[in-house]
Amino acid sequence: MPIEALRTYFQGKLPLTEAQLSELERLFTPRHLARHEVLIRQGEASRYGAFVVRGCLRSFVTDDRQKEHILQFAPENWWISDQHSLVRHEPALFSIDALEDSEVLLFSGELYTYFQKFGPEFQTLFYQLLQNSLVAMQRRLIGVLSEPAEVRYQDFLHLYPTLAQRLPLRHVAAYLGITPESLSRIRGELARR
Amino acid sequence: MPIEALRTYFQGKLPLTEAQLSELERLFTPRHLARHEVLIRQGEASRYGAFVVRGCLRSFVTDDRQKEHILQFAPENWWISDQHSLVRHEPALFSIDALEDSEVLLFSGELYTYFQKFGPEFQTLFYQLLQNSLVAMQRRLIGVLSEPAEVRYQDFLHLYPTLAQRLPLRHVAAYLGITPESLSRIRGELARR
DNA sequence: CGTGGAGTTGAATACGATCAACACCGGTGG
DNA sequence: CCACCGGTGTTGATCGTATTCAACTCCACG
Repeated sequence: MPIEALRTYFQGKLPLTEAQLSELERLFTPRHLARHEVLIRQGEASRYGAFVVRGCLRSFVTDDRQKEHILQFAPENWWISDQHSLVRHEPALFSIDALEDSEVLLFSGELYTYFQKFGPEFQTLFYQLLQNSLVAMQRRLIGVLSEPAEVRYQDFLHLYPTLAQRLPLRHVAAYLGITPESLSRIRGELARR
Repeated sequence: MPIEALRTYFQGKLPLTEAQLSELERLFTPRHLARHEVLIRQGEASRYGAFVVRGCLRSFVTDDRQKEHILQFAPENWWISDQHSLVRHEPALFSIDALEDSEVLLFSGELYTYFQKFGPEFQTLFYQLLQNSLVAMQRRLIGVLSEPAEVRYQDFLHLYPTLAQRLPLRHVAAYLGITPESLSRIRGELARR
C-alpha cells in the first residue's frame, strides 16, 4: 500500500499515535502518475501537493521562449507542491509533472489547516521542511550567482548521486540553468581527465 | 521607542492581547547598528535574527574570490536572519550587516520555541512569512536562470522602487548577480532611450 | 586642497548560447 | 529481419552577454 510509505516517513520523525496516523491518512489520496503526466499547470490554481512514494516528479517554469527551468526534483520520500498557490488559491507559479511512472499521495491545501490539530510538533516539522526548502533554494541561488556551470554540475552529482543516472541529461541541464549542449561539453571535458 | 514598531507590525496582522504583546516584547532586544556593522558572520553560529525598525540590513555571502553576493535586503519592517543557523546552532551560511545606520530588534533562536505558546495563529503567521521568503527566493532563481541582466534590473526597480535610490549601485549589482560595471552599462543603455 | 570611494567608459577576453550536423539507440511496423 | 523513426546526446562554428582590467571623472569629506 502506498499509504504505508507515509506512516514510515512520519514514524521516523514524530511520535504520533495510531489514531493520529489514521486521521492523517485520510488527508491523502493515493494516485498513479504516468510518465509526462501533469499534476499542476503553471498559471492555474493548484489543487494538490504530492508526497512521492515511488518515481520522480519535478517542478518547473516555462519561460516566454519556451525554455524550461527546473526548480526541484522530487524522488521517493520528497514533498513537492506550489504551496503559495495551494494555500491561497492563486495561480501556480510553476508546473509539476512526472518524469517517471510514479506513485504519489496527494494532499490539498487543507492539510495546512490540520497542522494545528496535530499539535505543535507537527507544525514544527512542517516549518522545518519549509526551512530546508528555503536553505536549498538559497544555496542554489548562491551557486548560480557565484559558480561556473562545471562546478555546479559537480555539486549536483555530489548532492544527488542517483538522480544524474536516472534522469535524461536535458533535465539536469534545465536544473543547472544551462543548455544540454553545454552540459554535454562539460561532461566531455570532465571525462577527458 | 523602537519596540513600538513591533506592536504596530503585529497589530496589523494578529489579534494579540496586551499581555501577549508585552510578553512578546521581552523576546526582543533593541539595538543600534552603525553603517557597516556586522551582525552575523558567515561560518560562525549566529546568535540573533533581526527585525528592522529603521535603516537597512543585507544578508550576503562572500565567495572564494572575495566577491559578495546579496541574498536579501531588509529595510524597515522586514525580518532578516540565518534561520537555519539560528535554530540549529550551526555555522551561518551567510553574513548579515548594516548598509545604513539602523535600529533593529534582535531575537534569539528561542523565538521559535515561543511560537507554540502564542497560539496557532502566531505559528501560522511565521509559517507564511517563511513561505513568502521561499517564493521570493524561487522567483529570483527563475529570474537568474531565464532573464538577462537588463530585465532583472528593471524587475528590481519595479519591486523595490525606493531601494535603488537609497543604496550604492554596487550593492544592487551584487544582488542582481552582475558586476558594477555591467550594471553601469545597463543603466547607461536604458537612460539613452 | 587632496584623497579615496563610487560610478562610468573602453578594449580585450571568457563562458555559455545558438544553430546545425551527425551518431547512437530502442521501438515500431512493413 | 530489417528499414525507419524520434528522442537523446555529442561535436563543431559562430555569436552575444557579461567579465576583467584599466583609466578616468566626479564628489563628499577630511
